[in-house]
Amino acid sequence: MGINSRFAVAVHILALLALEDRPLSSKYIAGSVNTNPVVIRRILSTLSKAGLIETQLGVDGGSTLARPAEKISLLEVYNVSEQGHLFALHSNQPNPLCPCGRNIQPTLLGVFKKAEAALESTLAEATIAEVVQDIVAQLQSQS
Amino acid sequence: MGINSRFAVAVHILALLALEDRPLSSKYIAGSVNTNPVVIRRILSTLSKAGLIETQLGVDGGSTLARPAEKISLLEVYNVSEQGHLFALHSNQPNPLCPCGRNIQPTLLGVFKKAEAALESTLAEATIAEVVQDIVAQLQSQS
DNA sequence: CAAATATGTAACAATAATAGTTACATATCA
DNA sequence: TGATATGTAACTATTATTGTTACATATTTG
Repeated sequence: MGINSRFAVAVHILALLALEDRPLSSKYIAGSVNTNPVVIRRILSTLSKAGLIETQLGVDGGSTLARPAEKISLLEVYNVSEQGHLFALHSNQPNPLCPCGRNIQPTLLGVFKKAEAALESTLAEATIAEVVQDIVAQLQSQS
Repeated sequence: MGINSRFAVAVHILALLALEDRPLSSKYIAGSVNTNPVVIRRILSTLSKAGLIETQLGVDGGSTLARPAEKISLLEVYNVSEQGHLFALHSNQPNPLCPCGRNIQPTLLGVFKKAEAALESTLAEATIAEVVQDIVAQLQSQS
């Protein structure tokens, strides 16, 4: 499985920044995510380089959204979080002397590309603001 | 990324069985895929349990498609090859005392489910027969 | 200026998944 | 009976992920 939890944590971080609407430190965020602050800082660093957040050093510093949550799509967050591709080709080059081995990879790449595009188009339609709305709706049903 | 090549190899195997249209041994298939026969046998075993191929022991034995290639969708192959989910939630449970931490996971699951469904619907539309057609078309442009 | 607080990143360990390999029990066919 | 196949256990090497400690550097406040 092409699984890692960085995408989930990145969405969590951005939703938390949107909800609290003030600079949050990596230590504070780590308390919500339940992990080590360095894990958070690694993700914050990539979010910052991608222009999704801004960070402020020093006392009472921390990170804030660089843009309104309505303007941050989950596809952007996904692209920052997942490097490489969802699907893998063969780990060794197939046999070039075999008609199938020689031609299977371009065919597979076409299939992979189409499937990934479909996945990404659904992520492009969702935003951090919608994630926050969903969380707020759950909170209201809990009170 | 948590990527594995089993899906690529499974499609390769099934396309090869369709192309050659005779029982192929794991050793022969391994020659085309360029890997160890045991790696192939592990995948053949799951394809067999899923009813996609039939295997014959003994001299001149090997595997054949259990159904015409037109009736084997790539989604079936994908479901056999990839267990678990494409996306992962947090590796530790988020803080239940935080409003965001308490509610982010159901929200994320909704996003993941939608994205995976989109990906899977593209795989449902493609078949092993189409993969074979694509390979044959490439072969013709090579002669 | 000095103390407190943050980030950013290097370095390392623990864990898990993947892929490759050897070995062998079992089944089938000629 | 011998040749050939599968199916699977067991082990290794490699890699990715996550968590952790440590520390240089930047910023704000008193």
